[in-house]
Amino acid sequence: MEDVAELAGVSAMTVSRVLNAPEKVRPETRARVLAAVRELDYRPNSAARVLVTGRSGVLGVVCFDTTLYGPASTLFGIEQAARDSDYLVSIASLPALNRSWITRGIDRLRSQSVDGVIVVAPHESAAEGLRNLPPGLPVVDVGGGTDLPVPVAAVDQFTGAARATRHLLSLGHRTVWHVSGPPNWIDANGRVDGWRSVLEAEGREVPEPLVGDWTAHSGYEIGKRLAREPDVTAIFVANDHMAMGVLRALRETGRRVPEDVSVVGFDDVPEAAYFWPPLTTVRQNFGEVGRQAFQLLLDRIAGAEGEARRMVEPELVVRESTGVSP
Amino acid sequence: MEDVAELAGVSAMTVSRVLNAPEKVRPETRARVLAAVRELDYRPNSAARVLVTGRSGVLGVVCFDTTLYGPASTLFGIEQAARDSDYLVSIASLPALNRSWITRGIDRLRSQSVDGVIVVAPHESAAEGLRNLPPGLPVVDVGGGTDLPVPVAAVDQFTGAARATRHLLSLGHRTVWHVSGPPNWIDANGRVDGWRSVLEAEGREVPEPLVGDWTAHSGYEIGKRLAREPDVTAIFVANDHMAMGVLRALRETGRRVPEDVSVVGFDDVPEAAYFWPPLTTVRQNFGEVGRQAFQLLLDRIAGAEGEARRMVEPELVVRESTGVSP
DNA sequence: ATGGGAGCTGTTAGCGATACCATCTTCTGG
DNA sequence: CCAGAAGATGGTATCGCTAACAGCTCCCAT
Repeated sequence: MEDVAELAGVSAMTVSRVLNAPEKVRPETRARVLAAVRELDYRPNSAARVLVTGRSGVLGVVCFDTTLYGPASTLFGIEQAARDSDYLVSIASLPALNRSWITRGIDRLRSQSVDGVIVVAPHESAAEGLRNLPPGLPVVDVGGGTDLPVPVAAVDQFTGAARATRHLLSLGHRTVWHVSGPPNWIDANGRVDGWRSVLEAEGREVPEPLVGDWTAHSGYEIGKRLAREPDVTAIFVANDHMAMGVLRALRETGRRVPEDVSVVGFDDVPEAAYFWPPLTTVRQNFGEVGRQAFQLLLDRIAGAEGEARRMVEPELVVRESTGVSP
Repeated sequence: MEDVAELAGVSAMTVSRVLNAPEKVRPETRARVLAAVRELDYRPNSAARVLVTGRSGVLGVVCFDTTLYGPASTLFGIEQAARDSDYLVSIASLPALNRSWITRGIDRLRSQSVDGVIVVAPHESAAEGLRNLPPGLPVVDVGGGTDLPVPVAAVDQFTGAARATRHLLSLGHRTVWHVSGPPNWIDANGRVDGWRSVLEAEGREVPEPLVGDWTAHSGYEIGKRLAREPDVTAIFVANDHMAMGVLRALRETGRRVPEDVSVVGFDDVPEAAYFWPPLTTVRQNFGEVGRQAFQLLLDRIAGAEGEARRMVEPELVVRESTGVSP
């Protein structure tokens, strides 16, 4: 920086100003400095800047399994929003979803002086990890959970599940079975609640949900059990991959979809339209969730206080697994 | 840090040593210092440390679309390896895959003083972006490309494609059609080469590859065309999602898999075993690639020089799409 | 003319850590 | 018992940058 200053015939301070508050420098001086910057290919040292300003331009993301479609898409949305605002994203992935690892993940990021942290860990245990946060560190949660002491951005799982369930009932089914996600996952719980609430409101029987683990494999195993029950005619599955397993189990057992059984999934993964049959599902706009979370974090970094909840509306996408072929 | 030193009755220098070279401090002094550290919940300021040491404990990953299964899995592998070695990962995702954006991504990371960069951009244009690297910045590439001036970790696409093709020929097919990935993607090219080389070695006709874009949609469109050709009896598809589209197109056209047509995919996404029929495919160990890439980068950071190439062997997983049902 | 404000640039003092060298103990062996 | 090495600790300078204030120039209103 000293060299740049010398080459431009100004002081280091002026160089600093050109880079941080260009309007405070006379245009011709600014031009000289910028020329020198280019000439010497000078790049400011962010460590030094962080040291003195306390702000790093880096935000941290704590997440669990970034190979799952949902978290990966959310992360991607966050990253894009961050890029547009000249933020960089550091990620801390967790070997397991529980309070202690989440706390450690946040600590790891904090030790790198991130300006804020977004937690993408849609599990009840995440809530625990968000109770005793280091003061002064802005944190935003993605996915929800009740009574979190931090702002939240999430897809409205309850509404999505309710829409899926109502859609199935509207087709004339007596009731709707549910293949749920693993216990204590926020999303899984929300979908169970939305499904149950519609059935109860309509005075329908509420079958016991069958618990899967998000994988196609678990969907297949559960599907085989459901396929044996002749009165199962409508199934709401908590994600598309499990729905894929369910579809295959039904087919193997000779139950036709949608003629004998209607199936709805959740997520709308890009392949859902090419399942056999194409899957009716609930689309989640993960990119939007990521963007909202980033915006909430920016607000927090800027000093905003208080509760904040950004709910993104999911959308029912009707395909052949709940209707007749076109 | 001053406070910790005072509380422990030592100098700041000793506190620093306790944290960085504990063996150089007498055990009792060390214990006093550590007690003080805990008492005050002291955390070293990484910015200050970076400023003086020049090393940050952060590595950068430049990547394109982290919602694709391959890149997401690789990123995950890198992150896990990094966590085990107390590195943090910063990501710079690119809005488009070309030379200029890759250069910009690397710059963005470099300005944050990362210790090294892993580029996950399996596209020919990535090679361009790796030609004129800033000197002194360790860079490792994932996915390959020819004659890169940096170390590379990758799955051996050629071998994987060759195995898939040989498997299909071994079933008695006259030749094998290929649905490829988009032009200029390294992986896509490698698979085309492996496929073509086996056909040529065996003296078989080499049909023109049909070019897709990795999506199930493109697989479906191409599959419809292939399904109309009666002499198409074996198809090697460059990834599982496109294979899913192909399967559906074949079924819609009344061609049975595997009785009329055999299909092999590539990737072994977790759902592949639940396609209809279950998909024979080539499994890539993305986690291992991530780990190898990280190791290469560590070596480079430690000063290792010269060429380095770590090829990970893919594995053919035979399922019903190329065999009779069990 | 001239006081004073606006606008631009420079000077100085850290930010929080470690490198390097100096100093002070504590051993070890003859 | 002492020289000298080895081990433990401290003092000081410095990494590259910006906050805060000081100083200078120029112009305008009185």
